[in-house]
Amino acid sequence: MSVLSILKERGFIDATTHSQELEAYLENNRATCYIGFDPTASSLHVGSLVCIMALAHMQRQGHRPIGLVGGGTGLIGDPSGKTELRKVLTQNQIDENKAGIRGQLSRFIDFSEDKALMLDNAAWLTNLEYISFLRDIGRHFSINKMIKAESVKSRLESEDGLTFIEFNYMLLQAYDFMELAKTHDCLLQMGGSDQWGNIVAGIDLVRRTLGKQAFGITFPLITTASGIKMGKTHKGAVWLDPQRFSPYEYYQFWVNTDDLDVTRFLALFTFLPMEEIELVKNLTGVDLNKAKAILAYEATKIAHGEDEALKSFKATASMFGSLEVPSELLPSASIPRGTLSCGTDASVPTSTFSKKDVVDKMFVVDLFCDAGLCKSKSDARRLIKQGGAYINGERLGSFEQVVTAADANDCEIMLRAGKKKYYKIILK
RNA sequence: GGUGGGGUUCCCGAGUGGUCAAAGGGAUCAGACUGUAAAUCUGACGGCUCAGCCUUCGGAGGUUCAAAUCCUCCCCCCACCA
Repeated sequence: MSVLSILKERGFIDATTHSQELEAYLENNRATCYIGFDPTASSLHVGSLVCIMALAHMQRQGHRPIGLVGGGTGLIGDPSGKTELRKVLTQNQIDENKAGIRGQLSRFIDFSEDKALMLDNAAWLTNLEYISFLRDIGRHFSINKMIKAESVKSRLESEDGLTFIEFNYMLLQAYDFMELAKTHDCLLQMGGSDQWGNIVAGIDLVRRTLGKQAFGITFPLITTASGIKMGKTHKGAVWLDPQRFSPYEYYQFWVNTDDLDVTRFLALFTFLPMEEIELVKNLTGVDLNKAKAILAYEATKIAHGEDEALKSFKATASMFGSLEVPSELLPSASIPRGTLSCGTDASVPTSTFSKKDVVDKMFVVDLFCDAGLCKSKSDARRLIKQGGAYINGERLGSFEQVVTAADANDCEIMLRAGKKKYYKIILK
């Protein structure tokens, strides 16, 4: 089965250019393909996961992916879908972010022995000279065409307008593609559907300057069934960096997938075979939760490793009650089956406090704040007043109480805010 | 450069001297219902030593018993014209 069919079948493809030729090209070549990543943060988030998984599929089918970090373009900012000019990053920040991103990508992609590359477009963009750039590259671009690109058009029509620096983004991205085509024989660029205009511009430039046929694939913007862009939680973006977003939280994020998204997400965000995923479509109600557990387990395994996935699975069982995953459901998944002997809550966010500072001294309100479950005392008071605060499973009635010795049984206090947020306090 | 219109609490967006911590919507949070789902309903949604007090309406001053609302200067954005 060709990569293209695999990607198509799993829901990755929004559009491709030259579908016949592309199919043939991927069939007969060890292709090199690239996707650009913004170095605006030191971590990628699930918003980039579709791109990452696509690169991983490419590699699994014997092609060579390039992760291009936009150290150069990051200084400019892509106008697509953005309302604001990107803030300027220093080279230091970019270098740091680049290292972080590379580390994360290597969990999904094997960078050893030329199986994949990690490049930074700063290498060729920052030394460009304006006049020669205009003469050699700018000449190939028609303003008439550019202003018809959706990314530009929407901004021209918007209140905020579009600055010249952003208008140039397309040229730079096209230049990247040309550069990679020249130096790494990379003839396929992929990206989110908002990248269509930029990708097509690159393909044009490659043809005009190198006389080569290049290709493009775009991925759909992944929204949840309720229509929101996927990957937002109460904590903001869902990061792949375990420091910013723990594997347990990551697991929880996936467990909370909307019913209607489960099969789609299994196809996109796990490597489980499609024949097995198809069968999940028949599940409803509680049974579907088991498929969600598998989705969470597999996604966590891919991003953070099997150990973390297992820990999160067990912690979840101890918090929310254990869940028996039948052996015939998605058999390729490595999630534990049958009844689990005992759950441990080892992955629940935890911090340690000094016992003498807490017992008979600290107000419960402060404890909830210090644990990070509430962002201010007012917030904590509100939570308690509304009946959403629990200590060791018991709902708090008043926010004026102090933590007692009885709360601190075994030197552990389990805090809970609302239905899903747990936090463990260990007293020493 | 000229003229006109703007900058309001996370976002959109009302508000033109007191009744404004500021309408409405969205997002978010909690409760009920559930399946750690969705939808729905209810409530909350600046901070604090919380029936009170303090800090917010681009920034700095000023007028007034009283300002998001009036005046002055400054910063930023938009539209049209040049």
